[in-house]
Amino acid sequence: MDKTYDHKSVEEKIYGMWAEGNYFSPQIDHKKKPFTILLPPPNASGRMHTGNVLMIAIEDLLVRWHRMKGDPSLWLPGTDHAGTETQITFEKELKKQGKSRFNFTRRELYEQIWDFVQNNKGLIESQIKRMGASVDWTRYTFTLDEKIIQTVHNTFKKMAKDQLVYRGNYMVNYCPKCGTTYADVELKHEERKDPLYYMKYGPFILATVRPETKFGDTAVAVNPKDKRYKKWVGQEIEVEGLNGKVNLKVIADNFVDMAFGTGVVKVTPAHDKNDYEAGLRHKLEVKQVINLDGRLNERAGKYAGLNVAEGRKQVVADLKEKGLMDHIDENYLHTVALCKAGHDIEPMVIPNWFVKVDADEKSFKQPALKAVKNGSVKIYPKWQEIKYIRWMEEMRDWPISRQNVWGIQIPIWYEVENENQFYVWFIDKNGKYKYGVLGQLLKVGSEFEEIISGLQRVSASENVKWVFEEGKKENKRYLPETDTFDTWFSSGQWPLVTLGYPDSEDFKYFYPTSILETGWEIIRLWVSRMIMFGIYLTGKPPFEYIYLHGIVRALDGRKMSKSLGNVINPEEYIEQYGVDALRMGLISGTANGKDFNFPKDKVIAYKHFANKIWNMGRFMLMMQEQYGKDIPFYSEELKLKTEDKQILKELQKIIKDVNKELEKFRFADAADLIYQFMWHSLADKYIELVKNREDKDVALSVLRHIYLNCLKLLHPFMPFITEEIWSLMPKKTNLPLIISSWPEVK
RNA sequence: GGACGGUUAGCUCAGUUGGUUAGAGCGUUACAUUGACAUUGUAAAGGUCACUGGUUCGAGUCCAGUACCGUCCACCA
Repeated sequence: MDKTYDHKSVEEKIYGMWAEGNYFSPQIDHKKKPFTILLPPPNASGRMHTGNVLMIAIEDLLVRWHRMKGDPSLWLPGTDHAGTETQITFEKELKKQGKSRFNFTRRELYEQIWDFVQNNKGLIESQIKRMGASVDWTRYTFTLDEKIIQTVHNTFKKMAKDQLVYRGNYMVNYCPKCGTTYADVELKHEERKDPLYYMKYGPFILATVRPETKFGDTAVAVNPKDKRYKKWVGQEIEVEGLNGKVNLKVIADNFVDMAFGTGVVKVTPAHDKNDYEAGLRHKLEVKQVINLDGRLNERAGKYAGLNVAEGRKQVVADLKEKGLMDHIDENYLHTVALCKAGHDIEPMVIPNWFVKVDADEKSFKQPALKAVKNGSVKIYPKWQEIKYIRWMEEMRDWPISRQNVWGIQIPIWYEVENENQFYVWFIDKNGKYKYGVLGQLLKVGSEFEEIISGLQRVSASENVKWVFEEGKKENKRYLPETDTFDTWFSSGQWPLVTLGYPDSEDFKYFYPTSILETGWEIIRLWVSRMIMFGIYLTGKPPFEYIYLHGIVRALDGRKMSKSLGNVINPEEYIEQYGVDALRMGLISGTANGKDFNFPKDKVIAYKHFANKIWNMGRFMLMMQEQYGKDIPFYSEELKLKTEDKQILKELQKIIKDVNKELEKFRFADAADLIYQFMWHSLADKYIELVKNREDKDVALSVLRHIYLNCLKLLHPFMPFITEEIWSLMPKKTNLPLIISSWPEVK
């Protein structure tokens, strides 16, 4: 053995040995209860970050522990296509080449992104291996695998039959730049200073940050308790505007805050969430003034064609000129919603597919809420439970269509009866980008077949008839739905699709899984949806326990982010300290599922620890050589001294305590127990005694026995070094440590 | 605005149903060291457990309030 432990040479060799031995694939044994855990699929186009290392460390610890205990243990890996995010990344690449998504048909674009992702996927896979993850590669799943697409389509069809999905006009978060809808939970909010305009509005003055939407106003609202405006309620007022006079109704509604501005609000149901809901309550007309491309339309009169920012500037200038602007508060601080790529969100009323989460007769969400409340799904740490419960209680219908190419296409066809109900974007036979109302395009010479083959996107009106593939009739024409599912619609079915729902052997044996281990930040996006889908499709929640680890923050205590420049690259730490030390350091940092700062000190400490146990092994081999004879394997027949009995007893206690802590998800405590015992009891005290013992055979035998047991205990935490030392030590068995038996309590 | 965490040694953090001298790692100081390991050993210094009040025989731990830090959610035009 070398004088110091060299992690670099060991790590690669050992992982190869495990893989070759096929030790990661469980044997299905119907007499035994399996232990199953699914790797939360990393984004296929991304890289592994420090949080992923923690996730892998904890999951590998769990699965290695159970594997050694003899449970058929499955840890199933995979990657997620991450629809919108990946497409945004890819479009940035295109931009560098001077291209955009409008240069390609949807098929071409999909194929290009596919290749782009394939390259990245390899990187992710090699990173997972490097971290020592004992995942079963034979069951590896990618969310765009053919069988997954099938399952997701089937789920959608079943939901359609059960009337749990519907297509409808609804106010959605739309990003004109990305050209797609986002769900509420996907948005970011940013505080910003914007001018607040106080404009003259008939007999009122009202405040708004969005004067450009005034062409879509269909009412003016005040609070019903507001005495100042009581006499106007229910009346119609005449407003002098930029495009002539308009008549608007004055409504009274509680959503109006009397204290804000002047207590009068213009109501624009087409472009504001509150206004939209008020519009529903008061049956107001929805007048869209901003189109899908983010530009003002003909309702804005001479401002048509301007984008929102230009429109606002122009409208403000004209209002001032006409004397319609009372004053402007330049320092108004408010928060705005941004999309994933950081663009401003434009609330829009457009047709979308939705999951009905709480129908009267058959609720999608209620059983999932109940499952946690009644404890059939248990969340650790317990205080995180409230986040889930509150979210489930408040959850509204879930928009699942995304106007992206990269994803699983919604398996719907629209019957083309009235050609004017369709808006299409396509590349024509000469490679030219065209778009417009279908009826118009056909009139000016485009062929229907040509449009289909060069299709980029279809937008059908709300009331167009739709069918599934099998419902198509020969004598009719159809256009496909070009929207894809929200990524979480497919990853929400991860426990089902990975295990081969509905009828594979794997599914029958391994479902429901044992533990879902993930970061708490995706409780709402992912965890809640998995529980809903799991119960909906199988009647059973997909897992019994949820363990939520904290977020690894940067050394300065803030969230890691590129813009702050405080991102910790795990590769550097692996390089310098070894995977084992990094994993162990992170695990001991995450005591209670709370967020924690990257524990650099602990990583260093565990590197020292790795060297310590390495040298303990080295010491034993040296002693053995000097002793000259084979050291007998430990047995109860040995003539033990008090100190031997004592350390043996201590080992028993450690095994017991480690089990106890692991069962309670107290990983850091379990790690510390082993650390303290090996270093301070075994190395500092017992080994020193061994040095002076006359009966070396007994002492060394006891020492080796305890040491080997410690290696077992430590293996789930620090798999590489323990496996390496194990291979060098004389022992009764030839089995690698990974499949050796977990120490027993006698 | 609402909620959830946090505030314990110089630094980063444990402290799981309240119970004897409050722990770890890193750092610091002194000493040691040729049967493994300087990525070492032995020993030591260092804490009115944020603050105020309360419950209790007993509070870092429970309750109420205050201050500050972090995170999430909701958003008012």
